[in-house]
Amino acid sequence: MKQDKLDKSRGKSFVSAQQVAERAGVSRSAVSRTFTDGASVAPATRKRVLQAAEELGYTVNHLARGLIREKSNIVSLVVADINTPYQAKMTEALTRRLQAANKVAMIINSSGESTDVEMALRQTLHYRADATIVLSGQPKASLIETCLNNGQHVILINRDDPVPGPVSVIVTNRAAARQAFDMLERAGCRKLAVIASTVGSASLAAREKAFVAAAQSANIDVSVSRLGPTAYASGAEAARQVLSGADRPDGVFCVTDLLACGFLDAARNEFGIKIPDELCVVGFDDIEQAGWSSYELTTFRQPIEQIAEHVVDLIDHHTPVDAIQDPIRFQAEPVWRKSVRPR
Amino acid sequence: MKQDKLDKSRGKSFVSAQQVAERAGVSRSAVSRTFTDGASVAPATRKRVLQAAEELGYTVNHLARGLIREKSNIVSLVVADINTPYQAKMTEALTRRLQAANKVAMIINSSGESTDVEMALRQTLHYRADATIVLSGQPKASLIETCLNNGQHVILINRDDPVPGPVSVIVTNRAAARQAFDMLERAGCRKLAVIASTVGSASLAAREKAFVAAAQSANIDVSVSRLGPTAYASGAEAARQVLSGADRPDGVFCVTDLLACGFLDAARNEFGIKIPDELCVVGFDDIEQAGWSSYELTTFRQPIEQIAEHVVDLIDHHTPVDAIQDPIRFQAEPVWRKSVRPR
DNA sequence: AGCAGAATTGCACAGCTGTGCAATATGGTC
DNA sequence: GACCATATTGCACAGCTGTGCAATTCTGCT
Repeated sequence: MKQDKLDKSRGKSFVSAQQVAERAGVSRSAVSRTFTDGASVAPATRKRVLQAAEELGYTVNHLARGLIREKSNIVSLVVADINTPYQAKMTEALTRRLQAANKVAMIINSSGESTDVEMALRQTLHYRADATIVLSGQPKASLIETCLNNGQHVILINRDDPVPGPVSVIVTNRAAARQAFDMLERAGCRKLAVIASTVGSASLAAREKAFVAAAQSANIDVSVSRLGPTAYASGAEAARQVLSGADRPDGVFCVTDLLACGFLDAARNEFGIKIPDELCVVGFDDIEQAGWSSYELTTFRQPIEQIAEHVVDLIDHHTPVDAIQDPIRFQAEPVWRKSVRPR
Repeated sequence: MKQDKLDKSRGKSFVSAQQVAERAGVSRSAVSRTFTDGASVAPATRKRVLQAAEELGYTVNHLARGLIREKSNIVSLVVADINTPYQAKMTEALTRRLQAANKVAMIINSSGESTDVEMALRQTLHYRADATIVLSGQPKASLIETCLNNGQHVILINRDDPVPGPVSVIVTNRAAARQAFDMLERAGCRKLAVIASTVGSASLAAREKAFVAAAQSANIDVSVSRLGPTAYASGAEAARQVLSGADRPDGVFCVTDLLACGFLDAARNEFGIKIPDELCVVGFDDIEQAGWSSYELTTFRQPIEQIAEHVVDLIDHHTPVDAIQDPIRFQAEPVWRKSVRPR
């Protein structure tokens, strides 16, 4: 019996609806309808079809289905640096929820050469993805336009650069940066620094600007460091530059937890500085490591699950693209740990 | 001009080869051939087609192409816990390389309910993926069999359970675990512990077993702790249990860097233990955090890039499934940092 | 010019499905 | 049993592409 089954199907190509129909003694339409929600099939026929399908190992060919329905159920995810804690978390949430909504995520790694990325993003179009979610990276505006022109849903996450055209944008609130300043100011810090990055996406730049603006309007001294990408090493390097000078800051805002971890480590292990007694540090994102007991970083949590839920909702209901004008905003809430002195 | 272009295409459905053919004044076949490698088209025709395609924003429909060629160029990636540093790194490497090989990765999150996973894995079949790469999780053997029966390439990474049938398996060498024992033994440790996890995949179990075996055959005392999943918190919890007893171990092997980080933090911050003076710790994976200056963890590096390269190669050349019998093995090399005393 | 050989082109079919439409079967009611 | 409404089924077409085959055009040579 099993041997029989193997001989027939092992290594062979896929089974088509035609074959199932023949085995079940019905028309191919009946098979198609059995696997189509809301189609009209007699219970008896349905049962026979399912039985035959089971025996043959039939699976609806979504390539063909997508072709005729003009809806592939594929959603492509453009993401750079998946191995970064924040991006990984977001990717996990999105894929999980897409999957629950009966969609499937196609992942486009935008870390490599820009021409590679361009080619990869084109895959989005090739496979007629229903939507494209851009997590990061700087894909050419022209490509995004192409996606839009082909009637694709494009959703940008955490890129609040003012893109013209009907693009749904979702940004994390920059009020958080002002709140970060408040934290440090109330903790008694009087000389501040903000650690940003050179490849900064617009949303990182926004955090930086908002923090600086808040400090200046309160007449508190603030310096800005931008070296390297948004990574642990950059944070450590920044600490070396900022802390080796004569007048050290006593409060630091890192636009990313990853930078903050690097900064903290260098500050403590290379300069012997006590946190938070001599220096307060605030991060952003609330990645897992921020909660590790070597860091206990006070930071801001992005509501990743909410964002993911909303995005998938957006795709599912496929609200007409032109309707959405304003970016949808989510609040980042503070997470108090031990890298900032309590009042 | 631009306005014109927008009016024609914005929000409309995709352009077909037929339309391009009409605009270029050639047959549809010519269009198809223009976008097919190695097909015969006159340079002049080709140029006209490309021009027309550009103007209309034409893109080959890979759903249709996959349908007729019986090769979708889709590779599905089954992965649990993408937000885990090791998995994220592997995912990054694989997607990058697949992309470079002109394939596209479809990601299947196997964290959720097992029925969800089953449904998701079925997507692999729906979309006629050329291959399925299983990074982790315990997908039912029956599903893997289904993939195989439909002529799919299945590649298991780091699951050295002896799966019957023609499955290409890639495992990281368990000799590393013995080497870990050697490190600790030479550092003078005489009472060992190994920290594993309850959900242990077969490859984690292998590390644990090999370490214990090595210790026992050297007549050195060794205890085993398994609590919770392979995560930071489990490592910390294990430290609390192991270190609160009367006779503490002086050498610990954590089957995962994540466990090791948790263990280290708890040992130092909750028990005030000096590393490596009073206690030596060895990890596995060489995740990024292992190199952070708060940890400086001595560990074993999995050759992720090599593995990814090999896997993609395997898929690209599509060696006949039945040919491969033995799992391909890669060496994990030790990375010396500061959590183990030098000899 | 004439001719052979090569290069190019168009036709038509195949690959697998969803669905409108007409035909048929089913069920209920008088 | 006749009739009507409804549920089910099969036919045939559409959706977009790749490719074998035959027909056509082009190239080079005598």
